[in-house]
Amino acid sequence: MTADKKTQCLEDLRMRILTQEIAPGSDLDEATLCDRYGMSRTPMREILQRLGGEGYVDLTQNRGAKVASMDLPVLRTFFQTAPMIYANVARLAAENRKAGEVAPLKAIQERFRAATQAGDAAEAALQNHRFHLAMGEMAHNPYLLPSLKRMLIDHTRLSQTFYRPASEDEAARVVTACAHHDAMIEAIERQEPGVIVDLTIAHWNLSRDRLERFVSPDPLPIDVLPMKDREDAV
Amino acid sequence: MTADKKTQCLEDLRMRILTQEIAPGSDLDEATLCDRYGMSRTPMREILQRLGGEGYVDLTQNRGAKVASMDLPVLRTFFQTAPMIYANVARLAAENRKAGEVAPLKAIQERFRAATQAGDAAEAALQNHRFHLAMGEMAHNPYLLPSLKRMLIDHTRLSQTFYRPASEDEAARVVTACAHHDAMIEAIERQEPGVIVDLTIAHWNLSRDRLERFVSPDPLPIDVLPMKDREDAV
DNA sequence: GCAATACAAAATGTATACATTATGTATTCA
DNA sequence: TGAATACATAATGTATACATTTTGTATTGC
Repeated sequence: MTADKKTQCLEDLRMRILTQEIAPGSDLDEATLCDRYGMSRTPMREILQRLGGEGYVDLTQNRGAKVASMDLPVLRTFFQTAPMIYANVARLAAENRKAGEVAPLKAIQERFRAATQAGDAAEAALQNHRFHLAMGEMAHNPYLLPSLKRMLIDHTRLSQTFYRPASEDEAARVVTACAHHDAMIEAIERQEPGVIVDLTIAHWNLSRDRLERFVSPDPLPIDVLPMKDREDAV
Repeated sequence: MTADKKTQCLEDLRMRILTQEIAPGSDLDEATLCDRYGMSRTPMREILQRLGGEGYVDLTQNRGAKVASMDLPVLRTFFQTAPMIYANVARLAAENRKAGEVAPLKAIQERFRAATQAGDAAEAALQNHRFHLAMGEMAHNPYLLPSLKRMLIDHTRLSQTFYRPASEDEAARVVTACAHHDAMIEAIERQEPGVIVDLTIAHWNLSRDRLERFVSPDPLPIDVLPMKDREDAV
């Protein structure tokens, strides 16, 4: 069916961008894509428009679509912002999750585990993406979700390197990350916001160094957003 | 020119939704809009698609566009999330603002002040929207901006009531809000993140009660997201 | 030989005709 | 009379032709 074909195309393009099969900064030619996915320009343009809104691609007037780039100044703010968004989304997921939402999360986690064990970095990164996106949806907060989705795009693109461990220590980190996911599921199931916030911070710290090193060989001193402890405010 | 007409139409629709000239939940008929704005369906559909991505309208397969509704369960998360997003965006704006960005902010603030003094609630809400959006752009953080924009949609729609004061006390609050903006500009200009965070919290608290009362006559006990004071993490 | 301009080719943007899906109404059958 | 189905109508989705804008190339003038 036509609507399904469009959804599939959209999902496929997202996936190819997330795995860097289509590199950051690449030009996306309408005609080529139409040919590849067997549809006319009108629905394809809608898809590109939508990918633009989600932050997967950059659109410029009369100059087509480019896959969103990952330049250093922007990525610096990524490391600044990620823990705040992730921690708060996780907390809300534990608080607001519905009963039927835990099983699908477990299913994703199984696929994630399988991919890490098979050493399939792209698939692991994708399933990790789906895992955190599912958690984001369990938070039931439409205001935070857009930022989470935006972060996960770059996080997933960066994390390819994390799932391609180059040493014993790095391999162990992947195993720990997988265990974190299991513990997160349990914390969500039991609705323990405090637990999942701690887990999320640990999860973030586990991969942060590796990701940063990928961004710049000389690690920058990143001062992450400190949020003052205000009773009246946040 | 054609591109400009599209931009104007997009901006006009945003405005009409923000001022509730088009009510939450309203159906948007393509043909009617095409007629009104003098363009064909193709660019109009792109506009609706874009408004959908931004959270102004909800799109459903084969069933057109509806202006995003403002239901109570969702608005509860609005009050939960707003201070966190606002405070962090403000902090980043003070830290990352560029020199040339302060003047435009001042210009918006003048229009805001004029609208409040003229008692034009819709215009005041719109200029307040533009003010906080401009601050958001000064934060130079593409990850937080989507959530800020999403919040500002509902905030602006709710805030109409705030700028239509029904008592001396409420009128005084509007004056205070205006003074807050002035102080924020100064804090941004001087790059004082601590100051602007305090101001932002005060600014939020000033309008919160009034907005909440508009949402539900019986004010709910809102427990705002507390962010633990972690050295290692956030 | 270099720069600037004019032209051609390719790509993006728009309008419209056609296809498909949803919806409301009327008719038929129990 | 009520429910269900078939049909008509309206609205959304897609394909394509046409318009506009950009960009690369070649030619001309200095």
